[in-house]
Formats: sequence, structure tokens, C-alpha cells
Amino acid sequence: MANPTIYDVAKAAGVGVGTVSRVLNNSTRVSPETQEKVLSVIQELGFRRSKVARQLSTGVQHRNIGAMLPYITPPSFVERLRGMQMALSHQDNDFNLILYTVSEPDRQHEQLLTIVDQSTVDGLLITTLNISDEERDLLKQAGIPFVILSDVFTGDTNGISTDNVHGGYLATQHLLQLGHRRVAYVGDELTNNYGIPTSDLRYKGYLSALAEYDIPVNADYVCLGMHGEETAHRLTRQLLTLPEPPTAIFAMSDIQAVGCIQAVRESGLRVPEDISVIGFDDVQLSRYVGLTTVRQHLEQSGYLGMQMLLDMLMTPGKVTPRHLPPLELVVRNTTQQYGLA
Amino acid sequence: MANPTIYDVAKAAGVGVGTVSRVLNNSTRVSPETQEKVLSVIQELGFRRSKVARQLSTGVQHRNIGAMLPYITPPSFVERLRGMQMALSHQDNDFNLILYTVSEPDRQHEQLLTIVDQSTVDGLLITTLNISDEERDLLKQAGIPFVILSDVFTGDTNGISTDNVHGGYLATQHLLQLGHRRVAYVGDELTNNYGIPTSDLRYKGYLSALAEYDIPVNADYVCLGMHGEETAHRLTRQLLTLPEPPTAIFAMSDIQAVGCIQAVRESGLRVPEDISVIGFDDVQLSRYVGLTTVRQHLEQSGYLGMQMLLDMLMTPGKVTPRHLPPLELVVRNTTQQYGLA
DNA sequence: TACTATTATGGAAGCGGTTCCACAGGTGAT
DNA sequence: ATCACCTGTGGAACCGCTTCCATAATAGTA
Repeated sequence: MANPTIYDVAKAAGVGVGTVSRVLNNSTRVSPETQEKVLSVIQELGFRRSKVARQLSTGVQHRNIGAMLPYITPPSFVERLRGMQMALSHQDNDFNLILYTVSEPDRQHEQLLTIVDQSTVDGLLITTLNISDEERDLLKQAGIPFVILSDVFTGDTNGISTDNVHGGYLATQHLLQLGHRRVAYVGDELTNNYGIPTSDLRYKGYLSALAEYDIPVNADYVCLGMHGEETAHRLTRQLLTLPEPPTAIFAMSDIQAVGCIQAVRESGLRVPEDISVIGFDDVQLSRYVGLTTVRQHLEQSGYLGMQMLLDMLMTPGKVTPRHLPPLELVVRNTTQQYGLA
Repeated sequence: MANPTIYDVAKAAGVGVGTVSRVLNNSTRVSPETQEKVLSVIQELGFRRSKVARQLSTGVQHRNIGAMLPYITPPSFVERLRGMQMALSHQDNDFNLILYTVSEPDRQHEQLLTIVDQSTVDGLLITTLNISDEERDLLKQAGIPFVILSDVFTGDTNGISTDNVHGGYLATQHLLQLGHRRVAYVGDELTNNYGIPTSDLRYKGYLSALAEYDIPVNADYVCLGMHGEETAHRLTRQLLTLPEPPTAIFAMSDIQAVGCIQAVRESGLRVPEDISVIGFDDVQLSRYVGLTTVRQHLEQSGYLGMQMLLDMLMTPGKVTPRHLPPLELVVRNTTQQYGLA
């Protein structure tokens, strides 16, 4: 039998459905023999009670919040996730947090459709993913409130965004203020697979800082590749072989910055004495390694996003907008005045 | 009205439930006027259709897997989580992954009860939490298969465990082999709040290695405190003020090892020239900072655990046991021969 | 012995949707 | 005028469980 129900069990055991249900909830007064028999039939038929039917009939309220992220590899997503989790546990209404990792950009739409179709979640938190107008409408239609944690300022009232251009500017300006003039940019392809323009935005900030200091852009100093430490490592090695290598590097993420630092050290140079390196994000790791970086309050963005979503779920229509603290330069030990060494 | 149903909507709109349902599924042939009216009533009543009722009647299979973890702060949990996620996405049956963070040890039992009561999940992955026999029975009774990723070898067939004693031995032995004789242990309280004896076990390994080399245990060299980088930092400072400070430190986790290294460097000493430091776990961070450590294949343990659970869910009764590769010493740049500097 | 509690059990009703079937009313072809 | 065929709609049946009520059988009490 495909999926036996309690009726099947009841029939096979020669008892009524009520009795089977009582056995299942190992509740009041069922005679030992009956219980025995029912249990054995359950075993035999491989019966498993339906979660939904049970929930419907008991009337449990059982709300799910979905968190969609591109992938959980980079620490920045983990930090946001942690923030979400915290916000959730601070209000102790029991929402479940369901994790959706969009492993491939192409599947994003499909995943979203499934979520809506099967009405899996009551609310959705979308992190750093491009979401089309069509998809927005889909969610609205289905009555699923959502909050977007974005890398671009979207003007959405239901969103929290980071000003990446400004962040890129801050990082670069810091290096320029220290007297560096040969400043490289190491980042992702300007628009990656997911259509997330984070690198592009931070790069724009880099450009505007250079412009402010009247420094022409040197194409050799702009190194793009896949996200990750290894790529950054490789790109940095290339930078160092230039006839006139940079004296400072702005890496668009802390992870990449770490890759840069390793490459610099491996080639016998010192950080920050010979080359300054600044990252972006301020993930946990950065504190550990003493990396100078731009803090974007990742954990807090997850926290606030979740709070907004909870608002929307608890009292539909009313959302208190939340704001992230401004980006912040965090100076540690990987940048230093030019020419000091 | 507390929770309006489609019947309420139907009555208020003066139509039949079928029509309301059709509107909700914006489906075939409903006259524009009717649709309009129904939608406005829905709006007015604040109607939201029940997820469960819908699922029951459409018969969607909608399976959830829960992952219970102590907290998501330490990277080691994140790595396991990533492994789980990967295993899940490799088989594309659509299971949802629900995250349960046990924020306080006391609440663990309560959370487990809720999960069982509300039959939220179809399977459970329990990471590094002590689970009582009573709780095991509870899950068995409820027919919820579970897999335990444990720090202790439990003999469970449905578990994956790490041999922490051996790991502690490996780490310490490595330092001893390098000629160190004054070797400190920096770790958590031997049994922490959650009743997880990880520190205790690794400490036992430490002891057995010392015994093998006939080195008496120096109580001053055993420093315990709360998990985390800061505590390790503080403990290490204390170690360095000893009349005869250690020449090598075994920190029970990579995070703590990083704290140790910072403290050493801040006090003007070098790692590994003056003091060797070895960690435990081999989280991502460790590769970045070049930490010598004991690799315990965290990501893979999450991966294998999830595979086992999926086995149990797909074909009840049949579980292919999975085994973790043995613990592995990973030598990087934070340990060195004693006296070489 | 007659009457009341108590215990074990069967089964109908209900949870809130979806879907199928029946049917009314209108259209167009014969 | 008759018939076949759409279109829009109402409502019963159903999804698989829990729970309450009714009832039979047994035990306890005066």
C-alpha cells in the first residue's frame, strides 16, 4: 500500500480509528492487548501519520520563515544568518527558520515558485539576491510578506540596504589619506552569476575616491575574478610582478583581503610595512587576523531584517522601518602610512 | 473575526466556497465582477488561507528536516551546517532544512518536545548536544528518525562521532615530538553548560600524550574558561607571566588558538619561533591564518550525517553506515622545533 | 440483586482548504 | 423551435488526522 492511513491501520487491526489515534498519542486507556496489536500493524504496514492532517485537526499554528541566500560559504552570509536567528529567538513566538540556499542562480526562480506553490513559508527574507518585479508580484499575490537585504539601494520600504559605493569610497580614501598613490582593486567580476553588482558598486566607490585625489585609473591595478581567497591570492601575485606594483590593495571582501595578504607575505614582502591591504565587511575572521576593513554590520542587518519581517507578520500593514548604522572604517594592523617602512 | 476561513469569505461575498477557492488560485473562469468582489472581501476580512489545510487537500508532500545545534556562533557549527546543506542539495528531493538553535541548555528539552508535539519535522539531525535516553525514546516513539553528530563515541548506529581523545593526543604528541616539554592546555571548562564534554576528552588525550613521554602534569599549564577567543587571550596572558612559561600551547579549538597567538604576539614574543601553538578543528579560518591544527572534517561530518538521515527517511530501516576519515594532523606555520629560534 | 461508576472502544464531526460534478442561463447552429 | 455546447457558479465530498460523544462491558457499591 502506498501510503497507509489510520483507516487502513484500523481496518487491519480490527479496531476503530479512534483507537488507533489513541495509540499513536500514547494516551489514555487503551488495553495493553489492543495497543500491542495496533502497534504491530503499524509496524507491518509501515504506517507514518501525516504531519499536515495532524496539524490541521489539532489546529496548531506553525509558522515558517524562509531565509533565501545565495550560498552559505562566505562568512558574510553566516553573520547575517546569525543575526536573523538572534532576532527570532529574542521574540519567543515559535517561528521556524527554513534555510534556502540558492545553489545555482538559474534555479532561484524555480525555488521561489515552489515555495509559493506549496505555501511553505509565511514570510521570506531574501538576502543579496536579485529579485525581479515579476517575482515580487508573485509574492505579493500569494500574500507572503518579504524583506530584502540588498546590496543596492532599492527604495523598497521593506528592505535594508548597504551603501556599497560609499563603502568602496571609504576604503579607498583611507589608503589615499595614508599617502598611497598606487592603489589596486581586487574584486569579483563586476556582475557575478547571481546578477549581484556588489563588486561593481564598491568599484565605483574606488573610482570616485581616486577621482577626488586626481589619480588616473591604472587598468593593471584592477583585478577581477571569482569570489574567494584563492583567486585573490592569484591576482595579487600577478599584481606583484608588475614593473610598478601597487603599494596598497583594496580587496572587496575580507576573505579576498586575506588571500591578498598571504600572497604578499609569500613573495617576501610585509603587510603593512611594504604593502597595505584593506578589506570590506568586517566579518569575525577580520578581528582575529587584525585586518583593516570597512564594517557593514552584517549581523545587525540580519537582525533588523528579521525584526521587520516579524512586524509584518504580527501586525500586517504596519512596519516600523529600521536603519542600519552607517558604514564604518575599522583600522587595524594591515594598513599604514606610505613610505614609513 | 479571529481567523476567517473561505466559508466566511464566501458568505460575506455572497458566493460559494468553490468560487472563492478559484479566485485564490487565480484560475479558470471567474467573472471579473465576482473576482473583484471576492478580492475586496478577502482584503476587508484580512483573510489568509491556511497553509496546512491547503497542503492536506492538495496532498503535497512537504518534508522537513531539522538541524539542532547549540548555537551558530562558533565556525565549527557553521561548517557542519554547510555540509548538511550540501548533502541536501545533492539529492534533489525537496526537503526543507529547519534550523533550531538551542540558545539555552535548559530549553533544549522543551524545544524537543515542541518539535515532537507539533510534528514539525520528519527527521532530525542533532549536533553536539547531549540527548538523554528519555529524549531518544521520545523521538523513537514519535517515529522521527534522527542522527547524532557527537563528540563522544556513543555506539549508536545512527550517529557519527569524532574521537576527541585521540585528537587531543595527536595535537599534544606533535608538540612533544618537536621537543617541547612545557606544553600548556587551553580549553573550555571540562564540561560546559550543555553538558558537552569535548574539552574533557581532548584534555584526556593531552594527558595520555604527556604520560607517554613521562612528563608530569603541571597544573599551572592547564587553563580553562569559557569558549571563545577573548578568554583564550586572557588565559594565555596569564600563562606568559608564569616564572617558567610554556614553550607550546595546545588550544582545544582553532578559535581559541587564534586568541592565544594574539596574546603571545602582543607580549612581544613570536609564533612559532618563541612559542608554538596548535589548535583543533581545522575550520576555514585556520587555513587563512596558517594555523597548525587537527583536522576533524567538520563539513564532511554534516554531509555524512545528512546522508544517513536521508537514507532513513527514504528507505526506513535501511541505513548505510558512513564513516568519517580519521583525524589528521595539519601542520602549518604556528608550530616549530623547540629551541630552533 | 439492582443500580451506578468506570473503562475500553467505535465512529461521526470537524479542521480549512481543493476539486469535481451538477446545473442554470446564455449562444449559436440546424 | 430544438438541441448541443459553453461559461460561471454552488456545494458536496474528500484529504488524514483528532476528539468528543455514545455505547457496551465490566467492576464496584448498597
